[in-house]
Amino acid sequence: MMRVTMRQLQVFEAVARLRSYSRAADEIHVAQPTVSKQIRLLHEEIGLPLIELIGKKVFLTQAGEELYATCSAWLDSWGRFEQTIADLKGLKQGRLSIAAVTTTKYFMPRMLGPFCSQYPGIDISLEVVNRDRLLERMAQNQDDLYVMGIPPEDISTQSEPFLENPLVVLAPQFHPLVAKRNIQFAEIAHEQFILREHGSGTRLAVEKVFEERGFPLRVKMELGSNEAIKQAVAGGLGLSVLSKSTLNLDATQRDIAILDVDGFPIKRYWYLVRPRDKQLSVVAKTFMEFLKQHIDLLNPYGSR
Amino acid sequence: MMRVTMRQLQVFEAVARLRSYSRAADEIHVAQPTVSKQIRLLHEEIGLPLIELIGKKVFLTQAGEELYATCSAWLDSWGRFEQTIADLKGLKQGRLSIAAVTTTKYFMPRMLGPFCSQYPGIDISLEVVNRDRLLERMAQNQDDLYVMGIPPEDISTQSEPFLENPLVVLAPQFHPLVAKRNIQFAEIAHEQFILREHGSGTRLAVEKVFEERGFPLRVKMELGSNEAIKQAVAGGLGLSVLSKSTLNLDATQRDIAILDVDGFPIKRYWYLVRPRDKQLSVVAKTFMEFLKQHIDLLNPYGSR
DNA sequence: GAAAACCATACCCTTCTGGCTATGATTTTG
DNA sequence: CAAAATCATAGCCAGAAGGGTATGGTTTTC
Repeated sequence: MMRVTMRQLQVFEAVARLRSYSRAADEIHVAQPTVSKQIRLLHEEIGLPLIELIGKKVFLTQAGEELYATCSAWLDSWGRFEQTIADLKGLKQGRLSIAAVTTTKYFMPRMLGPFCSQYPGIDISLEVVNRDRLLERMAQNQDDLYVMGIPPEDISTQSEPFLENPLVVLAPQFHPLVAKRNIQFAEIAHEQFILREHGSGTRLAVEKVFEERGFPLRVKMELGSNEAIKQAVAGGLGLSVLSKSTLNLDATQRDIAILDVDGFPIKRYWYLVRPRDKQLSVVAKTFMEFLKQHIDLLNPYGSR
Repeated sequence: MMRVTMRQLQVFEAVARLRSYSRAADEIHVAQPTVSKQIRLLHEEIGLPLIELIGKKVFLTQAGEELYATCSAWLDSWGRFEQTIADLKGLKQGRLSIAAVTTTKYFMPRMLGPFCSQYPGIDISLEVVNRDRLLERMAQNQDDLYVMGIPPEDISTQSEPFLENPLVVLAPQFHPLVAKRNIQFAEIAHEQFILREHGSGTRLAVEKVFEERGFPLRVKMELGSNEAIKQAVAGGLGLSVLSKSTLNLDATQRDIAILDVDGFPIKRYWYLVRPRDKQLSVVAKTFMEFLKQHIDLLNPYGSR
């Protein structure tokens, strides 16, 4: 590439447009000889005259016309680029890509809603995937933020809790313990449980509690879906422990109930996770701020 | 405009394309830290990160994608521009605009033909206009070259003769002098003449000769067209003096003849004229060279 | 014809660019 | 786990780039 500088093109464009060196100099706020010099340099660099002075009138040669067209187009597209950048900075535009584990689908949409309406120019994509898929996406840096219940140990990530995620004991509506308060842990320990598969965050937490209390965990059934588990519980197949998020909050669940067991709800949190050295986009930063400010309003459990 | 340099964009483009700093450094033939620095400068200038390094992998942020698109397009259009310039220099492309006085229409086309075929990429425009119109065009710098019989006195032009332009005396085919050789000037001086209007170059030259010889010029008829004059001469209305160019060379003119008068043909030339400080385009220069080299072949009078 | 406008040239100066080497931290690879 | 690859940082330097003033020659304008 020739050693042409942007400044030279900018000066040339002004001269070509205004058909005058001195007016161009005025417009750019430099002295007239500076303009002369830039044009001369440009002309030497390109190897063809670009401008003709007949009398004192400025004419463009054919090469000059070509260059004028080229750099007008360039200035134009650079202008659009600058505008885009300004928009990105000003949040008038942008994309926010979030990947979240399946269970979050019960509340994430409601948290995104207000953010959407506050920044209508921002496109949001929420990928709801299982934990493994999410870790894959994170490894490939496919999203801005990740939401999960148990942040990876991996030191190459950083995470912070942003929302409570209590685990509650679920029983069928007509289970004998439903009406009882302050149920002892031992009272449910011998029950059959329906739980998510090994490796699931919830399962992990339940196993830990049983171990701490010194009871064996009797898993009658492993199901891959929270909805299926709720159906199973409702059908009287056993008890379960699930994130409270999975319960429909508005339409009170009619066929299953939460047991008031000692040690429950297990206090857990939802975490915002991101690669350690990933510098967040302005949009992502803003979203995190937004969450912190609105969490009280949004926190369905209100107990912050 | 931000203080972004082309070099920075070039480096960025390479990094974005190759997804690697060190490979980009190789491609551009600089050390790797140089690339790091350029990217850092760009990033500081724009105010948003453009590149993300997750592990050692290069990812583009949204702003980075925008910039990549922008400067890819730019490099592309600059490449086309450079190609155009190269073509112009190499005469693979270009425009040659010539304005010439009316009489040249008898020979200019034949001179342009061979040039056209040698440089097929060059578009040629030949404007055939009267002298006044031609001077106007010259004042407005509308063409590359101008052809006329009498270059303007104006010092702001330069001109050079390139082709003979003999003025000959024409008589009707059956005029008594047609057969005679070495006719004395006095023998035709009393004849009636049919000439172009005042201000025409030919008219000027004729008047001058008559004055030098001390004879009054008797103009019977003024006509604005060479063709009309030839018709008038053929019709026996009088003699005339015209550029030999106006006679059809191939189909020998049957109804008018050239008289072999003392002092004729008046030696005149066709001139290539251009504004003094106009720098000729490569195409125009080449055309002038071409004319000089081919003039012997082209010169219909062969008497160079 | 005088004044004003316009561009070119010469010369000088400051700042910024682009580039290098050396070195260190981290990641990836073998 | 050691070696290789990859990028960041720091510090240094030469030269390019950008800009200014002074001045002079033309052209245009009044």
